[in-house]
Amino acid sequence: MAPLEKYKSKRHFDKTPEPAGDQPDGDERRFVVQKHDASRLHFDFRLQVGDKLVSWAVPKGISANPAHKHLAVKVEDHPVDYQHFEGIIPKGNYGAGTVLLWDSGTYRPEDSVENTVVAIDEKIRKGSLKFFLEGQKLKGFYSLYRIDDKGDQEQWIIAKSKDNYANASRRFSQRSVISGLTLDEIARGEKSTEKALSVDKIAEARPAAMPHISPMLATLAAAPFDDPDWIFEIKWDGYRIIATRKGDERKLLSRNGNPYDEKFRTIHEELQKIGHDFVMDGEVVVLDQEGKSDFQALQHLDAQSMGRLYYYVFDLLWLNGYLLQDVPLVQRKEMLLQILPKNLQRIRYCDHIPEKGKIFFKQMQQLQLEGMIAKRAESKYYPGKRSNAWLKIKTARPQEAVIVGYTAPKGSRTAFGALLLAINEQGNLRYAGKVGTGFDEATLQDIYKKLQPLKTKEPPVKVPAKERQAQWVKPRLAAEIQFTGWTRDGAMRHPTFRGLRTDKKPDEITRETAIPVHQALSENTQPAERAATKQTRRRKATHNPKLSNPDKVFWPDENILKKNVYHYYDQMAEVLLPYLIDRPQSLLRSPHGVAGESFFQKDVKGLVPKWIETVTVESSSGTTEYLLCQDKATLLFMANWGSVELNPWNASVPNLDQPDYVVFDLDPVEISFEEVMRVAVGFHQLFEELKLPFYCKTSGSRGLHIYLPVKPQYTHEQGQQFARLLETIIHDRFREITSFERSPSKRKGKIYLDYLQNGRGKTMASVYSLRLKPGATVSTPVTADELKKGIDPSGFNIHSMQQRLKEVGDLWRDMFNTRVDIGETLKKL
DNA sequence: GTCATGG
DNA sequence: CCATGACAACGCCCT
DNA sequence: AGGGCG
Repeated sequence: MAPLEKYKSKRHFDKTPEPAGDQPDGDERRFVVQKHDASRLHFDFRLQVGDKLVSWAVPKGISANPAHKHLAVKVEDHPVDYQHFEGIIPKGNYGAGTVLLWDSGTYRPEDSVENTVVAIDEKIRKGSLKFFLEGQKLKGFYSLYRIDDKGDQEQWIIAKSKDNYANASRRFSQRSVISGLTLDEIARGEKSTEKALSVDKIAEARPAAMPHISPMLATLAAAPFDDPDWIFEIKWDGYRIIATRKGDERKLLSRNGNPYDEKFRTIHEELQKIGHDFVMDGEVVVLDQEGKSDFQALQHLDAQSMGRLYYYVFDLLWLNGYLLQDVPLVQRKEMLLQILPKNLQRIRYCDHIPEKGKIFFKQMQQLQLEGMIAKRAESKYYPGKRSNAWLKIKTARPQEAVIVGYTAPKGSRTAFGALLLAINEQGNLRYAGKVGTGFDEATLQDIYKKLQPLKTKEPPVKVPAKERQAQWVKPRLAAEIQFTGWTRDGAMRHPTFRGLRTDKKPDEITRETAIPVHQALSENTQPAERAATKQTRRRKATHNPKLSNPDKVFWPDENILKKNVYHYYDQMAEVLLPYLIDRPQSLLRSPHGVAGESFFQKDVKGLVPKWIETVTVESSSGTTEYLLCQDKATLLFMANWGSVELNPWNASVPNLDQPDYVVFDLDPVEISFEEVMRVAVGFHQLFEELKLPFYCKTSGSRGLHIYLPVKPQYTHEQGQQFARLLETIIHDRFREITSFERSPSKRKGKIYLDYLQNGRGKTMASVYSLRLKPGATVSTPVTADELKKGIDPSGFNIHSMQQRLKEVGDLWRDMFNTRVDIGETLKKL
């Protein structure tokens, strides 16, 4: 078949705007992804091989996540000039629908030796190739391999390879890379304009006047780390600048809100090229020949250094009337990248790499850059706050210090010998040593001049005796000092002067101490929230377990869905958690609801996210890692796992060998619930005699459970014997309707008193647990009075529990305040 | 329900 | 991509 | 040892 014959045969070029493919496009290795809203929405992935675009239809599109293996159906080759096509294929034509140019760029095969048309064709014929994409969205190695060449349609898989560009959480913009439009906008016939970015479609964006924003700050962290939830940027050493534009008005503001429009006029001018209203955040730097930021040159800007002045922007906080503070960071950066025109000279996008902080940090060290900034990929922007969502990790450790004096110069040195330094500690200035190196002549003079008006007689800080001769100055000027560590008396070791910090107030100069990285990684409260919850030491659960298959039917007869279970536990968490916390959970999972099969799962080793607490327990068959349900998020995680019924141990950590309640399980077989209540009232009577508290709940079915909270001082064996003893008394009083017979067939018409439910690792359905029974019943606390009056246990269910709680509250709330001493009770018998 | 695997 | 299958407890009593 | 039971 002649080249492109199949392509041409399917099309009428007088009726479709698609190119006819008569103009070969040179020898480049281009690739393109077109999003095509045809009869089925899909993506077309095309690689240029010679004078054709070898093409695959990829229903799910192309991911940055190596775990995603997406089907790619090989389709006919397209002409090279098709790579520029974006528009509408009219109805009635082949592939009718809207085409959006989703990504484009160049690629190179894995091994450059094989980088010939013939070699690539050969690999495609053989059904396997790997290549590196350099697109506007897609980056890194991808592999494409055939899995099935039977039938007329070849089935291939396209998958991201594991490399530094792999990213499980990366979400790509769905806008065109040439027009900035969405599929809908193209379909409506909109033309590419600068207004194309429809910020109003983003859920977290909200309309707002242009805000005044002070920069969000980063916390110093001790060491680099790898984490898929984080991204990493170069830490630039310059001035933190907020840039704004509204109509014709453009501003550059320092962190203290001072204007820098004049000083950085080249940048200020260039803001005009960005055709939007915006507030963006970034760092102004002067780059030296090696591309490193040169702080001193930034301070003494001259014509020469002006040419090396750049503004690295890394955040977008407001755009065209919408506040973006709450939009996830990576999305803000994506938008930032979109609004920056390609022809900027002075303003540059500060790119990041995902996940691989350690490698990135090594590169920072090799390049002798100051360090890196780690940011939580999904974090919000907190203006003016120092947050653990942003961390700075430094290769060396610069420290700012306040100048409090200087010593006289010696020999040929002019101006001064050394600067005396101080740092704020707990609100007071404290002497921090002196620095005598790192100045060039101009800086020496400049600082000297600036210090003259600040001269004072009294030293602003207490200093060692040997520095008494120094000239003191008022603590107004801040300097950046590089040093290697702290001496025992709080001075900097091997200090070098790196520049004045006119952008910082002396009050802000404090000793920076790195927080341990694990603290930041486990930190899940935001600054604002943290202030509110400072008192309560219990960890706040901000993890939000996803609910998968929300509409799966769990109770077909009642049409109760999985999401109803999830919602029930969401609502019940507060009252339920005290009965679950610290207790190993035997998970009874029922992913297919009441009709499907359930299975127990105790060991969750490696199966649950790391924020879920577990406890490792020795058992006969080795060691088992039990889940602990310590917070609402874990409860919801369990719900999503199909743990409809909750089965906590009768003991809690750390006393897993000592039960903290004894259970009396009244399990009826073919006997009326009235009789069960009668026996339970019998227990109530007995407990009154023994001065024991009475906590009873429905089982969720036809049984009742009586719990006796005990001091965790006795073994499971002793707990079980104790239960048996009391049940024997009941058995004597209700001989004709109770039984110790284990086999159900032999206890028909009786209530089984199951003391064996007391034991190590034994569980019962928790109070307030849903049960997989008709009507989605709930194991519900009841009072002795209710038992005497008579109740219908089926009335306690997923629908009625909120109302029940409103009416009677949590009847068991005092349970753990009334722990009984088994030994003392035995003496009464 | 999740994970791994194969077509 | 989709389909399919594997996998997911344990202690104790009784015979 | 294996099945039943919760």
